[in-house]
Amino acid sequence: MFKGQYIYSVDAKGRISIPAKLRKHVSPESNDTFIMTQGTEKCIDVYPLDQWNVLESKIHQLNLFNPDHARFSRILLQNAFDDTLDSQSRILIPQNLLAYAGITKDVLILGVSTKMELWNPSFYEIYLNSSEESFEQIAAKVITT
Amino acid sequence: MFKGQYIYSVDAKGRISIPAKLRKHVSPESNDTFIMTQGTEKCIDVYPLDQWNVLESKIHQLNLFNPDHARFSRILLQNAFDDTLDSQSRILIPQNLLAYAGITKDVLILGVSTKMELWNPSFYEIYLNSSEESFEQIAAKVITT
DNA sequence: TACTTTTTGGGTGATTGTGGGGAAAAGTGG
DNA sequence: CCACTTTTCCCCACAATCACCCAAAAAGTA
Repeated sequence: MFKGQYIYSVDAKGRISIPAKLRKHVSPESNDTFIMTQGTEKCIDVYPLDQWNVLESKIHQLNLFNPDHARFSRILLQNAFDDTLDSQSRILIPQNLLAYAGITKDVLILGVSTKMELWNPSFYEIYLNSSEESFEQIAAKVITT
Repeated sequence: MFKGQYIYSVDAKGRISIPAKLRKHVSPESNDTFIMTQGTEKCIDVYPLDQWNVLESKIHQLNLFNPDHARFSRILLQNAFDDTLDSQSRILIPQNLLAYAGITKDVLILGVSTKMELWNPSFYEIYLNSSEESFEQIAAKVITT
């Protein structure tokens, strides 16, 4: 389970180091491979390979002659991009994803359960302040047991 | 599983390079052979041989005395065209398919699960904006588990 | 403080995408 | 059947990008 927040930087080539603390939680069968794609918020989602495969097996069963299925597959897959760690434990982020998330130099890396998220730090600040409900109110709704 | 989007160009002879990242996901038994045909949208579908064979076996089971089955088979097959990669990893696209998809110079190559799609970039833009439903709504319908 | 681990920066050779020339093959008309 | 044109295929070459390696700076640890 990924957790924690880390302020890192993107270098001139668009590379980002994966924090050592997060790396420790990646299962070995992922083979240092990560799939990144556009998040539902203005951020980049990064899945280790084993987590991505769960999603991929569902997509594989769809019927691409069904218009809804095809549209879903196109949108989900069009911005998906995979890469493996280099010898310095970095991955390359495509320019279009960096542009989507508004990331230029500084990047906020969040560990969120089964995936990681890459944010422009000031966008995340705005996101945190954007809800009218308090953490307590949301927590009460979400955790019911 | 094919994924990602790539902006490439068609040269004067009607050839298109298959992106290296997509090539990596083509199974060896396809022998560098691809079958392209008219897509259900205004684009060109490109199947590696092994995936085409899956589709072909489905077509084989159709009843050609059923008018719908016959029409589907005719349209899909009349524009089907196969080619193998040349030494520069390119395939030749027939002029009638390029015309159908409105592709002249720039081409958007989409990895969509078991196949690839070739789009006129501006047509794809229109397609994305043509749905009244949001991605979340479609996703909820498609992924039910 | 000395040492290890982690993060960041950059250089270089290999791969990839694009364009085009020329030989072989196929089609066309006499 | 033969010249001629057109198309198809194979090869070479260039430019841009990417993958890989080396190394320094920074941070954490004993």
